[in-house]
Amino acid sequence: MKYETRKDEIIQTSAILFQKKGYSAVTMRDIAKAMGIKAASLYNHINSKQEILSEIIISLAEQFTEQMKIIKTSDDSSINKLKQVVALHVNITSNNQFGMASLNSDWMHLENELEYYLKLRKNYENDFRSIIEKGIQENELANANPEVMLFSLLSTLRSLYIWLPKKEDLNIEKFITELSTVLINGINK
Amino acid sequence: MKYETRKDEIIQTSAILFQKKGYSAVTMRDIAKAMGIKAASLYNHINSKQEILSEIIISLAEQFTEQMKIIKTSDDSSINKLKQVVALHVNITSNNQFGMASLNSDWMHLENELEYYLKLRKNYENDFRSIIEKGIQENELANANPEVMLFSLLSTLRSLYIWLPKKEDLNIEKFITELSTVLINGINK
DNA sequence: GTCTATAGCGCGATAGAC
DNA sequence: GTCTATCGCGCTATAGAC
Repeated sequence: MKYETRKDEIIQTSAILFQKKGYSAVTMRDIAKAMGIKAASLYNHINSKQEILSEIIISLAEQFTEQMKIIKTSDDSSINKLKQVVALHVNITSNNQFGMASLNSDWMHLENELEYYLKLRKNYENDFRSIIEKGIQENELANANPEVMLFSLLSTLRSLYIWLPKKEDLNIEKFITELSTVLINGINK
Repeated sequence: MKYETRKDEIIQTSAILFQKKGYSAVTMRDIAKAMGIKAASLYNHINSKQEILSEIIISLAEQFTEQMKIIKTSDDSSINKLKQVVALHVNITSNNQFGMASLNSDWMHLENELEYYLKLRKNYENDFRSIIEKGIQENELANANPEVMLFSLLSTLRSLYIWLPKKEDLNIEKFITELSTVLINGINK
């Protein structure tokens, strides 16, 4: 079956709608209509609209945190770690294209979980930065501004949710290789 | 003086608020409060909330269109054209950091001007793609997937509005050089 | 578990005094 | 050009029948 529980169906349906118009512009009536029920019925499965957003964002943020922990504690080269980070983003995004829109665009509408989300994000960025800085120190990466590198890589990886859905016939493994090549070696001949 | 007209003040104040919470979550009362007046008074200068969004987004989109036209019709090398595109994004974003948030995140809330905006964006992307494809054909750029290149470059350039404000003491010219280097040559040693 | 009905509130926008 | 007052509507969420 498509959904494990009715709550799960609400969350996934909401993610699709949030991706199109953003959390604030989507109403409980919109969500209910997309499921073929009335808005009041949603409250039998969830406590608030806010809870839906929170479930979407926090579960994704925790997936990134978990996987980054594995990558950073491995003893791979910096380049290989970065390739694993690229694969991490492509894989999570291809499995949660709608939720990733909320993670990237609607996190500021979190209420109770906002601080927790910001902590996870900050830790993730710090781990990412450490990989880059170690790569520069050990002469594996170019001696450029690490903040500019971090910004450039992260911007591209965070935008995957906009772009991946447009390429439906995409070979994921091939794409990870191509993207890693462009991000690491640039576009120059 | 800071603002040319009261309408201009409304638009710039709104852009700051839209950047924080998004168009849908900002109310006319929020905008008025930020200006120290009542919501009803706003309507002496603008016709609707929608008009404010439209003014913010369309004027920026037209700036990109205009400048891209100059870049694409020049007879520079592809690499130099790409460097000019990087400079274009950095310059417009550093002068309009708040408005760029609306351009990137709230364009879907445009009503009358949505089609026009989408046309400008599509043309811009096509021009960008043409520069990349010509660079590959003429052996100036790596023989990689041009769509992946376009996506990677555009994602980074479109995210500048999130990142530039955090680096207030930034030397713009130096940053354009650093960013161009990372985007074109990658991060590899 | 879904429904109808509705409470309580805030929204964009307008009317008209000053 | 700004104000107070308010209209008409849509919002999240709840109560209670079935």
